[in-house]
Amino acid sequence: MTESKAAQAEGAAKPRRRQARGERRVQQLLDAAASVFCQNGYAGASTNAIAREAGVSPGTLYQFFPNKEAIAVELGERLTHQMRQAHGLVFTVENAALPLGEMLDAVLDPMIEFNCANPAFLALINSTDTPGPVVEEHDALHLTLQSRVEELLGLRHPELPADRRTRTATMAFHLFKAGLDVILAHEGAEQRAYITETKDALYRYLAPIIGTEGSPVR
Amino acid sequence: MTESKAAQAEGAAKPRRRQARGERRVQQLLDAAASVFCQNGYAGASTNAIAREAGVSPGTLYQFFPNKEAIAVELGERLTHQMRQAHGLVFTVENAALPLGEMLDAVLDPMIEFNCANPAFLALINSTDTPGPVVEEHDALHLTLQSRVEELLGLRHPELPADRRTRTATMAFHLFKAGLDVILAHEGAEQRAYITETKDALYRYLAPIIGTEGSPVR
DNA sequence: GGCAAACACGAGCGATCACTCGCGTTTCAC
DNA sequence: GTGAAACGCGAGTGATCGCTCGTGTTTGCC
Repeated sequence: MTESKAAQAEGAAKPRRRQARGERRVQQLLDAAASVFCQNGYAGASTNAIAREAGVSPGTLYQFFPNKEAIAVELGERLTHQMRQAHGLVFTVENAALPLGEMLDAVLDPMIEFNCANPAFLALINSTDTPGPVVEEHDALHLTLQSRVEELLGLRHPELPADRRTRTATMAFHLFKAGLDVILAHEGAEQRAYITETKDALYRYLAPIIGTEGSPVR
Repeated sequence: MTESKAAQAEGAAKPRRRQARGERRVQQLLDAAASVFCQNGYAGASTNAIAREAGVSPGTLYQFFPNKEAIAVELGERLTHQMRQAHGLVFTVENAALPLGEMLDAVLDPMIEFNCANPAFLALINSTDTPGPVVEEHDALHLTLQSRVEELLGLRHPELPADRRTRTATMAFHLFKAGLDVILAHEGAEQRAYITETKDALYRYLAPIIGTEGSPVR
């Protein structure tokens, strides 16, 4: 779905026609990889284990991926792509105008939901041995997210010096990631409690800097 | 220094007499291991690379450690031991009675300093492939630290329900760890700025819960 | 000085793992 | 229907890595 056109755009390098069965296999393999990466990290995940988890032979796996790294890269790309779509819907001018508490709900809830549904995302980027390209892919996402947060801070508090704004955004981002880790480590009622706890922490961190009121302008 | 007595206490299992040269080698090897673990994580660190970094042959390494895991375990033990000593000096009744801002300085500064001086500590426990015993060792430290924080919360706000207290301590702990990661990722003036930023975040998170005033009692 | 034990070396062994290759099966365009 | 290409298999290959072993050197004790 993502690269049926993209592959043809790259053109010459990929003279590979893929059948519906193949697309299904790729998805199976990526799902299996996500599961194994979650359990053992990137280095700890053997390609044979991924193939076994997907219910295919090692040879079949290499029918669709040139090497182990490509699996992580493709998985990373799909996850970051989904993440970008999600955050595009979230950093809107309407949300920027909301009161702080509601803004945090509007921005954070989709992020939390995504990471709960795709724990492989955090597992991959928290792992130290993830391949370079995946890290760079995520760094790029991180940068756009951070600049979105900075824009948002700028809208709500234009007088804030640029360096303070960058620091605040960085800090808020990492505070949220810490909250996410705690949230993912719990379930049920506990998990819900830590979700509100995370929002509280961010609210209290941001309130003195950008205020709690939503702006009616724009 | 740590186990010259402890080894004799365990007794029968260790009929090994160590010379001064040997102790020096062990320290060299642990330093080298810390450095390599920082760069590549546990799984990515080959024993040959550790030996090379220490300037000795692979065989020499195995003169002092039965296997790769033992290196990480010994390193982890030494680091957690130092950490325990540091935090014993930090969670005192006097500090508990301080105003919130000063209390955070008193408790956090030594922790930050330790982790800046020993980045291998965070690297090891953030790595997904760290051996079980090291993780358990750290979990134990984590638990005692967390209960110290809970005691401290209890002293300052006795009416706080137990589950709220646990959640607050957990959250504060992870917020601090997030701050630590950001702090370690910077240096110089930037690093100092993120130190105060981390303290601010914790101050604002804790102030509504336990108040900002120090208690004159006790 | 002499001897036993600790220290040091580095080539190499066995296991693991990413990846291949030859061959058989399914799918699809014509 | 038929041929070409995609799909599928799993034993095997080469490289890496944890670890050993035979041998030689240094240290400390009598």
